[in-house]
Amino acid sequence: MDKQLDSVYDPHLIEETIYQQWEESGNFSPSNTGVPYCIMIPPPNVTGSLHMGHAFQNTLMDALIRYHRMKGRNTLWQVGTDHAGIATQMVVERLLNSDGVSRVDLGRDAFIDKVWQWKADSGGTITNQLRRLGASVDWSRERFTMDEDLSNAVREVFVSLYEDGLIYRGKRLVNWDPVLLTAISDLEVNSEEEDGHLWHFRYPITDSNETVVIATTRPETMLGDTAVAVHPDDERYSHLVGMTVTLPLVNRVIPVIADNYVDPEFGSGCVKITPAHDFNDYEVGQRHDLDIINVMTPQASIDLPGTRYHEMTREAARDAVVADLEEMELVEKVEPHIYKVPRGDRTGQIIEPYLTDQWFVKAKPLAEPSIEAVKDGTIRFVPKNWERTYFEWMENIEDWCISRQIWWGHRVPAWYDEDGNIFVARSVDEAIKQAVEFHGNDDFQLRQDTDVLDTWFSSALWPFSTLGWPQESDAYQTFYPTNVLVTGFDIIFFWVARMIMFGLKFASDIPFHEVYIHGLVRDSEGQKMSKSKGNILDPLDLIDGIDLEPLIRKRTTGLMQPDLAPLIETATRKEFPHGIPAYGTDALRFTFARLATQGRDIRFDLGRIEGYRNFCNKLWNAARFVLMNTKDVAVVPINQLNCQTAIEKWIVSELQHTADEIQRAFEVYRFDIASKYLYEFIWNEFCAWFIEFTKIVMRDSTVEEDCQQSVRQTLLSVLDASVRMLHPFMPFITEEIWRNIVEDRFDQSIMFENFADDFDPPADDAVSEITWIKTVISSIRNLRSENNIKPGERIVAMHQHGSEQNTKWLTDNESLVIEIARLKSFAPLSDSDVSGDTNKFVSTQIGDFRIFVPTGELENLEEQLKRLDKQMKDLDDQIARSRNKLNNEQFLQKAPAAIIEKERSKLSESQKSQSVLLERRNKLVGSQVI
RNA sequence: GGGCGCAUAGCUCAGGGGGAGAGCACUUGCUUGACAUGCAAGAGGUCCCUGGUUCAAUCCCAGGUGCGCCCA
Repeated sequence: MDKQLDSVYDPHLIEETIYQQWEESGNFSPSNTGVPYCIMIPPPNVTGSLHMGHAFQNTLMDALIRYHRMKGRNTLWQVGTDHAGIATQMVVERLLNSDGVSRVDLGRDAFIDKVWQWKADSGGTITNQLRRLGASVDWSRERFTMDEDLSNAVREVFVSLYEDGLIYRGKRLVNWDPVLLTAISDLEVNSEEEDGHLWHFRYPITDSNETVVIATTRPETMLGDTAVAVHPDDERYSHLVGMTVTLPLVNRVIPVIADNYVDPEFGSGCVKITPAHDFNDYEVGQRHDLDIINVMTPQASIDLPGTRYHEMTREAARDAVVADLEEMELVEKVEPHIYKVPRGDRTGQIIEPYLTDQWFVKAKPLAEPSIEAVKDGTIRFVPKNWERTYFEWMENIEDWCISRQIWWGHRVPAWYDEDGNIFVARSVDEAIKQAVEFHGNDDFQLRQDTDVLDTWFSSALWPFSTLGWPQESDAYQTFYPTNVLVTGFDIIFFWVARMIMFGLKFASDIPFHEVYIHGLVRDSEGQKMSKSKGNILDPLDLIDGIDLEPLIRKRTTGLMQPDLAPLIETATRKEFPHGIPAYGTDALRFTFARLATQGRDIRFDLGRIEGYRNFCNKLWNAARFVLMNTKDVAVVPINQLNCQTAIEKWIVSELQHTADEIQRAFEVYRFDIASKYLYEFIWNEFCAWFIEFTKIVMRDSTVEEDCQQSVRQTLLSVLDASVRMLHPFMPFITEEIWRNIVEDRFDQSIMFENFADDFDPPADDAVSEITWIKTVISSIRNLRSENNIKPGERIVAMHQHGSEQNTKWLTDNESLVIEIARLKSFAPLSDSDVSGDTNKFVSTQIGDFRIFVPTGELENLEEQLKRLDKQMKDLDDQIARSRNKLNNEQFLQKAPAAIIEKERSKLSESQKSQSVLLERRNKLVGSQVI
C-alpha cells in the first residue's frame, strides 16, 4: 500500500477531489454500450438551494444510476433546472426593490434581462450542491427550461394543442393572487382552517316587512350578491322562492332561488350568492343564469365607484359593511367560526376567486389515455397504492389554467389584432402570415399576449424536451421512454400526471416505465421542515458540520414572522447544543438509503446519521487492516477465488447471499433493505468475524504458506467486492478504498466495475461449520461474561458429547476458538471428569454438545439465580406450547409435516436446555450451601 | 362529505400465517496489535382493542379506538 490510511476516516480529505476527477474525466456521460437506462432529474428550482428532500431524492436516483452503470447499462442521468416563473420573479423583484427600483419602472424586457443576469450570477447554487452530494449526472447535457430548444418545444406543444382544440382562452373564475397579480392553478392554493366568524345578516324581502337571515363568512362580498339561495326541500323557506330581496347597502333587487347546493343544516340554511367571488356561487349562478357582478380590483380592494366602500381594502370593507348593517339593525348575530382560508403557496396571501380571461388546457381528453396507461400496467407506480391517488385526481380532472400574469417564463405564443382576433403561432412571422390570410391585407397591428405559461407546462415536457424533441435526436431515440421517475407524492398531480399526458400526446409514448414515489423528509419530531418553523436542516451542514451560533443565525434570519426567532433559537439550542458535527456525504447518503422505507414520512434524526458515520469509519478501518495485511496480494473477482479454508468459503458464501439480496432489493426500489444487508454483512460478518478469523490464521506459523496466501487473497477480494456493492450508496469512501487496493487503480474508477461477481456458492458445509464455530465462541463468551471471568483471562474450557462432525469441525478450527474465546485449551472431557468436581464448572449446550468453563468468583448469586429462573420459566412456557400443539389431533392432521417436525425438535431442544439449566441452578444453590 | 395511510422495544422504524427483529438509547465489563466513530455480554414488547377465518393470527378479514395526510 502506497498511501497510509488515517485511523479516523475524514471525508473532507477525499470527497471534493474525487468528485472533480469524476466530472473532469467525463465519467458521467452515457457509455454508449449496453441497454439504455435513463432517469430524468426532477428539475430543481433555479432559485433554490438544496434541501433535505432534494438530498434524499437525489441520493436514491444516484444509487439507481450507479447501480445500473455498474451492471453495464448505457446510463444517462439527465440533469437541469427549472425556471420557476413566480418564485424566480419574486426573488429578482425583491432584489430590485431593495435598490429602490420596481419591476414596472424597469419595464418588461429590461426586467427579463435582469433575471437572466441573476441566473448567470447565482443560479448555479443548487447544481453545485448536487456535486457535493456526489450526484453522477451528465453535466454535459445540463438543460434549463428556458433554454432555446426547450422553449421551442413549449411553443410547439402549445400551438399543436391549440390546433387540436385542446387549448382555449376563456373568461373564468380563477384563483387570483392579489399580491402577485396573477392567476395561479388550484394546485398552488393551500386551504387551511383558520379562526373566523359566521355573520348572520337579515336581508329584507322586497315590498314586505319580512326579512330572511343569511349566513356568511365573507361579509364584504355581499356587495356583489346577485341572489339568495335556499335548499329546494327546505320548508322553512319554500314560500320565499321566486320572491325577491332588496340587498342592503347597495339596494339591488335580487331573486330568492332554490338550489341543491345549499346545505339546510349550515348557518340559517339560507345563503347569499356572489357568482363573481366564489367558486360554488359561480356554479349556482351558471345554473340560474344570474348576473355576475365583480366588486373587486385585482389588488382585492373594493371597486364600486360612488359608494363609500370604493377603494377600501377587502379587510376594511368587511368592517365597514358589518358596521353599516349593524347601524341598520340588520345583523342577527355573529358566531366564532372555523373556516378554510385559501392561501397562495408562494405569497401566503388569501387568494380571491376572480373573473379574468385566461388560457386553459382541456384536460379530459389528455387524461383518458393517461389513466389507461397506468390501468393496463404500462406505467407502474411503486409503491402501488399511489395509483389510487393518481386515478382519483385524473378521473376528476379539471381544465388546467396555464396562463400567468407575470413576466418571467415562456410567453404565450398568441397574437391579437386590434379587433381581438387571436392568432396562435410558432413565431411572430407565422402569426403575421395567419393574420394576412385572415384579413386579406396587411393593414393590421399585432400584439403578443402578455401572459406567460405556468412553469409546470414546460416541466411537463421535460422527459422529451431535454432529449431533443421535437427533433428525432439520438438521445431521444435511445433514452425515451425513460426507465423510472423518482419523486415525492406531493407532485403527483403537478408533474407526474402532466408528464404522462404530454408524453403520450407528443412523444407518442409514456415518459417512464415506473414511478417510484418516496416519502417526505421531516424533522425528528415528524414535523415538516420549513423556514417558518425554523426546523430546516441544510444537507451541506450535515456533510460539513456547523457550529451552534451560525446554525441559529441561519434559522432565524429572513423569517416571514421575525417574532418567532426567540422560540426557534431556544428549540435549536436544545436540539443541537453543540451544533452539528461533520458527518460527510457518504454517511448522509447511507442514512437516506436506510430511511427509504415505503412510508410517507421519513423522520430524520441525528442519531441515525451518527451511526452511519461510524459505519464509514468502521469500513475505513477494516480497509486499513486489510491493506496492511495484503501487500503483494492480487485481488480477483470473487468467482475466481480458490478458497482453501472453511472461513473463506463461509465468507464468500455470505457475500454472495448478500449480493443476491441487494440486487433483489434494487429491482423493487427497496433501498432500505439493500443498505441494511450491506451494513449487516460488512459490520457483523466481515468485520466482526471474518477479519478476526483471518488474524488468527495469519498469525499462526503452523498454517501452510499457500493457505495463508489464500486467506489473504480472499480477505482482499471480499473487501473489494464489498466496496463495489456499497458504491451506489457511498461513492466516495468506496472509490478511495478501491483505488488503494491496487496501486495502478489510482487513475481509474470503481464506478465502472462490476457490481457483483455473481456465482452459485458451492454446496459446501463450510457455512454450517463456521456458523457452528461462531456459536461455540459466543457460548463461551456468554459463560465468561455471566460468571464474571475477566475478558483478558485465559481459561481452560472443556467440551463433551460432541458428534463426530462437531469434533472434526473443532479440530479443524481449534485455534480460532481458542484465540477468540481467550482459552488456554479446549479439550474433550469424559462424564467422570465432570461428575467428579461439578461445582467448579458452569456449562452450556449447543444441541448435544456441552461446553464447560471453570467458574470464576460467584458474585451476585441472587441475580444469577433470578436470571436462571427467568430462562427456565421461558422454557417452561415454550415446552407447554409445543406440547399443546403436538397433542392436538387437528394440528397433526392438517399442519405440514415440516412444521410438525420442527415443533418436535423444538420441544426436544427446549427439554434438553431445561435440564442443563436445572443442573446449573442446582449447582449454584449447592455452592451457596457450602 | 369522499379517499388514502399508520398503530410492533424507551425513541425511530423493518418484518411476516407456524420459534418477535434492527439502529439509537439503556445496563454491565473491557485501551483484546483496523477501529473507544471501538470490543464483548445483557436487559427491554399484551405486535392498539373486539370479534371472525384457520390445526395455527402480531400478520388475513370485519368492526371499533386513536393519530396523520390528500381531495371537496
